[in-house]
Amino acid sequence: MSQPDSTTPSLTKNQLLVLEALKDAGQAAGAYQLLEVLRDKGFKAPLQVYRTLNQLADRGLVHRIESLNAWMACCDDHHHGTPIFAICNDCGNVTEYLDHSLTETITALPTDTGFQPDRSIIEIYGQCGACVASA
Amino acid sequence: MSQPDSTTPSLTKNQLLVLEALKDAGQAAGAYQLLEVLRDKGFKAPLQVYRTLNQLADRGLVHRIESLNAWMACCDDHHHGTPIFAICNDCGNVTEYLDHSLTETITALPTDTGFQPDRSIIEIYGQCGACVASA
DNA sequence: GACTAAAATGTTATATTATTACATATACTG
DNA sequence: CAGTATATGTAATAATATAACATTTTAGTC
Repeated sequence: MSQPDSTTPSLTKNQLLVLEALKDAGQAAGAYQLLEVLRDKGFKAPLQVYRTLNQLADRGLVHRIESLNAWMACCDDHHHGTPIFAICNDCGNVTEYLDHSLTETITALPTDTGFQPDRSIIEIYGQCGACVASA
Repeated sequence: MSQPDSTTPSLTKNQLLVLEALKDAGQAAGAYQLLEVLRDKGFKAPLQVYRTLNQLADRGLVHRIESLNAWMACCDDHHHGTPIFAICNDCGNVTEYLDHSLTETITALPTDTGFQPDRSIIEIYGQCGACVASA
Protein backbone atom coordinates (compact mmCIF):
# COMPACT_ATOMS: atom_id res chain seq x y z
CA MET A 1 0.00 0.00 0.00
CA SER A 2 1.19 3.51 -0.77
CA GLN A 3 1.48 6.11 1.94
CA PRO A 4 -1.12 8.86 1.82
CA ASP A 5 0.49 12.21 1.03
CA SER A 6 0.41 15.12 3.47
CA THR A 7 -2.57 16.80 1.89
CA THR A 8 -4.77 13.70 1.96
CA PRO A 9 -4.39 12.02 5.32
CA SER A 10 -5.69 8.49 5.31
CA LEU A 11 -9.41 8.14 5.75
CA THR A 12 -11.06 5.40 7.71
CA LYS A 13 -13.24 2.80 6.07
CA ASN A 14 -16.46 4.58 7.03
CA GLN A 15 -15.11 7.94 5.95
CA LEU A 16 -14.25 6.56 2.55
CA LEU A 17 -17.67 4.95 2.22
CA VAL A 18 -19.58 8.09 3.14
CA LEU A 19 -17.41 10.34 0.99
CA GLU A 20 -17.85 8.04 -1.96
CA ALA A 21 -21.60 7.83 -1.46
CA LEU A 22 -21.80 11.60 -1.34
CA LYS A 23 -19.70 12.02 -4.47
CA ASP A 24 -21.80 9.39 -6.22
CA ALA A 25 -24.92 11.32 -5.29
CA GLY A 26 -23.41 14.14 -7.36
CA GLN A 27 -25.45 16.58 -5.32
CA ALA A 28 -26.30 17.65 -1.82
CA ALA A 29 -27.73 14.71 0.09
CA GLY A 30 -29.38 14.25 3.48
CA ALA A 31 -27.96 11.98 6.16
CA TYR A 32 -30.86 9.54 6.02
CA GLN A 33 -30.65 9.46 2.24
CA LEU A 34 -26.98 8.48 2.55
CA LEU A 35 -27.87 5.91 5.19
CA GLU A 36 -30.21 4.15 2.76
CA VAL A 37 -27.45 3.93 0.17
CA LEU A 38 -24.93 2.75 2.76
CA ARG A 39 -27.07 -0.04 4.19
CA ASP A 40 -25.57 -2.23 1.48
CA LYS A 41 -22.17 -1.52 2.98
CA GLY A 42 -23.23 -2.50 6.47
CA PHE A 43 -24.42 0.83 7.86
CA LYS A 44 -27.36 0.41 10.19
CA ALA A 45 -27.92 3.57 12.20
CA PRO A 46 -28.15 7.32 11.51
CA LEU A 47 -25.39 8.04 13.97
CA GLN A 48 -22.89 6.17 11.83
CA VAL A 49 -23.62 8.60 9.05
CA TYR A 50 -23.75 11.75 11.17
CA ARG A 51 -20.55 10.91 12.94
CA THR A 52 -18.71 10.26 9.75
CA LEU A 53 -20.09 13.35 8.03
CA ASN A 54 -18.89 15.47 10.92
CA GLN A 55 -15.45 13.91 10.78
CA LEU A 56 -15.26 14.61 7.06
CA ALA A 57 -16.53 18.15 7.57
CA ASP A 58 -13.80 18.71 10.17
CA ARG A 59 -11.28 17.77 7.52
CA GLY A 60 -12.97 20.05 5.01
CA LEU A 61 -13.85 17.20 2.67
CA VAL A 62 -17.57 17.74 2.92
CA HIS A 63 -19.69 20.79 3.66
CA ARG A 64 -23.00 21.05 5.40
CA ILE A 65 -25.66 23.11 3.65
CA GLU A 66 -27.44 24.58 6.65
CA SER A 67 -30.59 25.74 4.95
CA LEU A 68 -31.12 22.32 3.34
CA ASN A 69 -30.08 20.12 6.25
CA ALA A 70 -27.93 18.42 3.67
CA TRP A 71 -24.31 17.67 2.93
CA MET A 72 -22.14 18.00 -0.13
CA ALA A 73 -18.72 16.71 -1.13
CA CYS A 74 -16.24 19.56 -1.33
CA CYS A 75 -15.47 20.77 -4.85
CA ASP A 76 -11.75 20.59 -4.11
CA ASP A 77 -9.77 19.01 -1.31
CA HIS A 78 -7.36 21.88 -0.81
CA HIS A 79 -9.23 25.12 -0.33
CA HIS A 80 -9.47 26.87 3.03
CA GLY A 81 -11.84 29.75 2.23
CA THR A 82 -15.48 29.95 3.14
CA PRO A 83 -17.54 28.09 0.58
CA ILE A 84 -20.46 29.94 -0.96
CA PHE A 85 -23.39 27.86 -2.17
CA ALA A 86 -25.77 28.73 -4.97
CA ILE A 87 -28.94 26.68 -4.68
CA CYS A 88 -31.54 26.40 -7.42
CA ASN A 89 -35.15 26.88 -6.31
CA ASP A 90 -36.36 24.77 -9.19
CA CYS A 91 -34.05 21.79 -9.61
CA GLY A 92 -32.32 21.85 -6.24
CA ASN A 93 -28.87 21.85 -7.80
CA VAL A 94 -26.19 23.19 -5.48
CA THR A 95 -22.96 24.74 -6.75
CA GLU A 96 -19.99 25.61 -4.58
CA TYR A 97 -18.06 28.83 -5.11
CA LEU A 98 -15.01 30.31 -3.46
CA ASP A 99 -14.30 34.01 -3.20
CA HIS A 100 -11.65 34.91 -0.72
CA SER A 101 -12.08 38.68 -0.90
CA LEU A 102 -15.80 38.40 -0.46
CA THR A 103 -15.31 36.25 2.58
CA GLU A 104 -13.02 38.90 4.02
CA THR A 105 -15.54 41.63 3.36
CA ILE A 106 -18.26 39.69 5.08
CA THR A 107 -16.32 38.75 8.11
CA ALA A 108 -15.05 42.33 8.45
CA LEU A 109 -18.58 43.63 8.73
CA PRO A 110 -19.39 43.12 12.41
CA THR A 111 -15.95 43.96 13.79
CA ASP A 112 -17.00 47.53 14.67
CA THR A 113 -18.81 46.02 17.63
CA GLY A 114 -15.77 44.01 18.69
CA PHE A 115 -17.14 40.85 17.12
CA GLN A 116 -14.36 38.42 16.17
CA PRO A 117 -15.53 36.36 13.20
CA ASP A 118 -14.60 32.74 12.98
CA ARG A 119 -16.50 31.09 10.16
CA SER A 120 -19.41 32.14 7.99
CA ILE A 121 -22.28 30.56 6.15
CA ILE A 122 -23.31 31.93 2.78
CA GLU A 123 -26.13 30.29 0.85
CA ILE A 124 -27.72 31.96 -2.14
CA TYR A 125 -31.07 30.84 -3.52
CA GLY A 126 -32.25 31.54 -7.04
CA GLN A 127 -32.70 29.92 -10.40
CA CYS A 128 -29.75 28.14 -11.97
CA GLY A 129 -28.66 28.79 -15.55
CA ALA A 130 -30.16 25.56 -16.84
CA CYS A 131 -33.53 26.25 -15.24
CA VAL A 132 -33.54 29.85 -16.49
CA ALA A 133 -32.87 28.57 -20.01
CA SER A 134 -35.61 25.95 -19.89
CA ALA A 135 -38.23 28.27 -18.34
CA MET B 1 -60.11 51.48 17.58
CA SER B 2 -57.49 53.25 15.48
CA GLN B 3 -56.73 52.20 11.95
CA PRO B 4 -53.33 50.59 11.42
CA ASP B 5 -51.09 52.72 9.21
CA SER B 6 -49.86 51.55 5.82
CA THR B 7 -46.46 50.46 7.05
CA THR B 8 -47.81 48.23 9.78
CA PRO B 9 -50.66 46.22 8.37
CA SER B 10 -52.83 44.79 11.08
CA LEU B 11 -51.60 41.59 12.59
CA THR B 12 -53.84 38.81 13.74
CA LYS B 13 -54.11 37.81 17.36
CA ASN B 14 -51.70 34.89 16.96
CA GLN B 15 -49.26 36.95 14.98
CA LEU B 16 -49.20 39.58 17.71
CA LEU B 17 -48.73 36.93 20.38
CA VAL B 18 -45.86 35.22 18.62
CA LEU B 19 -44.15 38.46 17.68
CA GLU B 20 -44.43 39.71 21.24
CA ALA B 21 -43.10 36.44 22.65
CA LEU B 22 -40.15 36.63 20.29
CA LYS B 23 -39.39 40.24 21.17
CA ASP B 24 -39.69 39.39 24.85
CA ALA B 25 -37.19 36.60 24.39
CA GLY B 26 -34.78 39.35 23.34
CA GLN B 27 -32.88 36.78 21.33
CA ALA B 28 -33.23 34.09 18.75
CA ALA B 29 -35.68 31.47 19.94
CA GLY B 30 -36.78 28.06 18.73
CA ALA B 31 -40.35 27.25 17.79
CA TYR B 32 -40.87 24.81 20.65
CA GLN B 33 -39.37 27.30 23.08
CA LEU B 34 -41.95 29.85 21.91
CA LEU B 35 -44.67 27.24 22.18
CA GLU B 36 -43.90 26.73 25.86
CA VAL B 37 -44.18 30.45 26.51
CA LEU B 38 -47.38 30.69 24.50
CA ARG B 39 -49.19 27.82 26.21
CA ASP B 40 -50.34 30.41 28.73
CA LYS B 41 -52.00 32.23 25.86
CA GLY B 42 -53.83 29.14 24.63
CA PHE B 43 -51.33 27.73 22.15
CA LYS B 44 -51.37 23.95 22.14
CA ALA B 45 -49.55 22.63 19.08
CA PRO B 46 -46.25 23.27 17.28
CA LEU B 47 -48.03 23.98 14.03
CA GLN B 48 -49.68 27.03 15.52
CA VAL B 49 -46.25 28.47 16.15
CA TYR B 50 -44.68 27.41 12.86
CA ARG B 51 -47.58 28.74 10.85
CA THR B 52 -47.50 32.05 12.57
CA LEU B 53 -43.72 32.37 12.35
CA ASN B 54 -43.92 31.75 8.62
CA GLN B 55 -46.64 34.36 8.23
CA LEU B 56 -44.52 36.86 10.13
CA ALA B 57 -41.44 35.94 8.11
CA ASP B 58 -43.41 36.53 4.89
CA ARG B 59 -44.10 40.04 6.16
CA GLY B 60 -40.45 40.50 7.06
CA LEU B 61 -41.21 40.95 10.75
CA VAL B 62 -39.20 37.94 11.85
CA HIS B 63 -36.21 36.16 10.36
CA ARG B 64 -35.27 32.53 10.49
CA ILE B 65 -31.68 31.77 11.49
CA GLU B 66 -31.06 28.68 9.39
CA SER B 67 -27.98 27.40 11.16
CA LEU B 68 -29.69 27.62 14.56
CA ASN B 69 -33.15 26.39 13.60
CA ALA B 70 -34.30 29.50 15.39
CA TRP B 71 -36.21 32.69 14.78
CA MET B 72 -35.57 36.30 15.63
CA ALA B 73 -37.69 39.45 15.61
CA CYS B 74 -36.53 41.82 12.89
CA CYS B 75 -34.41 44.72 14.10
CA ASP B 76 -36.56 47.13 12.11
CA ASP B 77 -39.91 46.76 10.40
CA HIS B 78 -38.99 48.65 7.27
CA HIS B 79 -35.84 47.24 5.73
CA HIS B 80 -35.83 45.16 2.58
CA GLY B 81 -32.19 44.11 2.33
CA THR B 82 -30.78 40.72 3.17
CA PRO B 83 -30.17 40.50 6.87
CA ILE B 84 -26.75 39.38 7.99
CA PHE B 85 -26.49 37.65 11.35
CA ALA B 86 -23.50 37.62 13.66
CA ILE B 87 -23.78 34.76 16.13
CA CYS B 88 -21.61 34.41 19.22
CA ASN B 89 -20.09 30.97 19.75
CA ASP B 90 -19.90 31.58 23.48
CA CYS B 91 -23.08 33.33 24.60
CA GLY B 92 -25.31 32.59 21.62
CA ASN B 93 -26.18 36.24 21.14
CA VAL B 94 -27.38 37.03 17.63
CA THR B 95 -27.08 40.49 16.09
CA GLU B 96 -28.70 41.54 12.84
CA TYR B 97 -26.84 43.72 10.33
CA LEU B 98 -27.81 45.22 7.02
CA ASP B 99 -25.39 46.00 4.23
CA HIS B 100 -26.97 46.61 0.91
CA SER B 101 -23.78 46.79 -1.14
CA LEU B 102 -22.49 43.59 0.37
CA THR B 103 -25.73 41.86 -0.48
CA GLU B 104 -25.35 43.02 -4.06
CA THR B 105 -21.79 41.73 -4.23
CA ILE B 106 -22.82 38.36 -2.96
CA THR B 107 -25.77 37.90 -5.20
CA ALA B 108 -23.70 39.03 -8.19
CA LEU B 109 -21.20 36.27 -7.63
CA PRO B 110 -22.81 33.30 -9.36
CA THR B 111 -24.31 35.18 -12.31
CA ASP B 112 -21.44 34.20 -14.61
CA THR B 113 -23.06 30.78 -14.81
CA GLY B 114 -26.46 32.24 -15.59
CA PHE B 115 -27.63 31.85 -12.01
CA GLN B 116 -30.38 34.34 -11.11
CA PRO B 117 -30.16 35.07 -7.38
CA ASP B 118 -33.30 35.56 -5.41
CA ARG B 119 -32.49 35.67 -1.70
CA SER B 120 -29.43 34.89 0.33
CA ILE B 121 -28.55 33.60 3.76
CA ILE B 122 -25.53 35.05 5.57
CA GLU B 123 -24.69 33.89 9.06
CA ILE B 124 -21.35 34.68 10.67
CA TYR B 125 -20.09 32.82 13.72
CA GLY B 126 -17.48 34.15 16.08
CA GLN B 127 -17.04 35.70 19.48
CA CYS B 128 -19.07 38.78 20.31
CA GLY B 129 -17.51 41.94 21.77
CA ALA B 130 -18.74 41.21 25.28
CA CYS B 131 -17.37 37.68 25.27
CA VAL B 132 -14.03 38.82 23.83
CA ALA B 133 -13.78 41.37 26.64
CA SER B 134 -14.61 38.89 29.39
CA ALA B 135 -12.34 36.15 28.07
C1' DG C 1 -77.68 41.93 7.80
C1' DA C 2 -76.84 37.74 4.67
C1' DC C 3 -73.79 35.60 1.38
C1' DT C 4 -69.44 34.39 -0.16
C1' DA C 5 -64.51 33.68 -0.59
C1' DA C 6 -60.27 33.83 1.50
C1' DA C 7 -57.47 33.60 5.26
C1' DA C 8 -56.54 32.11 9.71
C1' DT C 9 -57.02 28.71 13.36
C1' DG C 10 -57.49 24.23 15.96
C1' DT C 11 -56.20 19.51 16.51
C1' DT C 12 -54.29 14.95 15.78
C1' DA C 13 -51.03 12.31 13.91
C1' DT C 14 -46.79 11.66 11.76
C1' DA C 15 -42.45 12.70 9.23
C1' DT C 16 -37.77 14.26 9.32
C1' DT C 17 -33.50 15.41 11.33
C1' DA C 18 -30.17 14.84 15.03
C1' DT C 19 -28.19 13.40 19.52
C1' DT C 20 -27.48 10.80 24.14
C1' DA C 21 -25.73 6.97 26.27
C1' DC C 22 -23.14 3.19 26.60
C1' DA C 23 -20.60 -0.97 24.89
C1' DT C 24 -16.88 -2.63 21.87
C1' DA C 25 -13.16 -2.51 18.69
C1' DT C 26 -9.25 -0.60 16.35
C1' DA C 27 -5.18 2.32 15.79
C1' DC C 28 -1.48 5.12 17.64
C1' DT C 29 2.41 6.04 21.06
C1' DG C 30 5.63 5.33 24.45
C1' DC D 1 2.74 -4.79 24.91
C1' DA D 2 0.43 -1.45 27.98
C1' DG D 3 -2.02 2.76 27.90
C1' DT D 4 -4.55 6.14 25.51
C1' DA D 5 -7.14 8.14 22.00
C1' DT D 6 -9.98 7.53 18.23
C1' DA D 7 -13.31 5.17 15.71
C1' DT D 8 -17.30 2.08 15.58
C1' DG D 9 -21.74 -0.44 16.75
C1' DT D 10 -26.33 -0.31 18.54
C1' DA D 11 -30.55 1.06 20.81
C1' DA D 12 -33.23 4.49 22.44
C1' DT D 13 -34.84 9.02 22.33
C1' DA D 14 -34.82 14.09 21.56
C1' DA D 15 -35.63 18.02 18.68
C1' DT D 16 -37.48 20.04 14.67
C1' DA D 17 -41.06 20.33 11.15
C1' DT D 18 -45.09 19.12 8.27
C1' DA D 19 -49.46 16.61 6.38
C1' DA D 20 -54.20 16.23 6.59
C1' DC D 21 -58.49 17.67 7.68
C1' DA D 22 -62.16 20.13 10.32
C1' DT D 23 -63.71 24.57 11.92
C1' DT D 24 -63.82 29.48 12.69
C1' DT D 25 -62.93 34.12 11.75
C1' DT D 26 -62.35 37.94 8.74
C1' DA D 27 -63.15 40.96 4.86
C1' DG D 28 -65.55 42.17 1.03
C1' DT D 29 -70.03 42.42 -1.59
C1' DC D 30 -74.67 42.53 -2.44
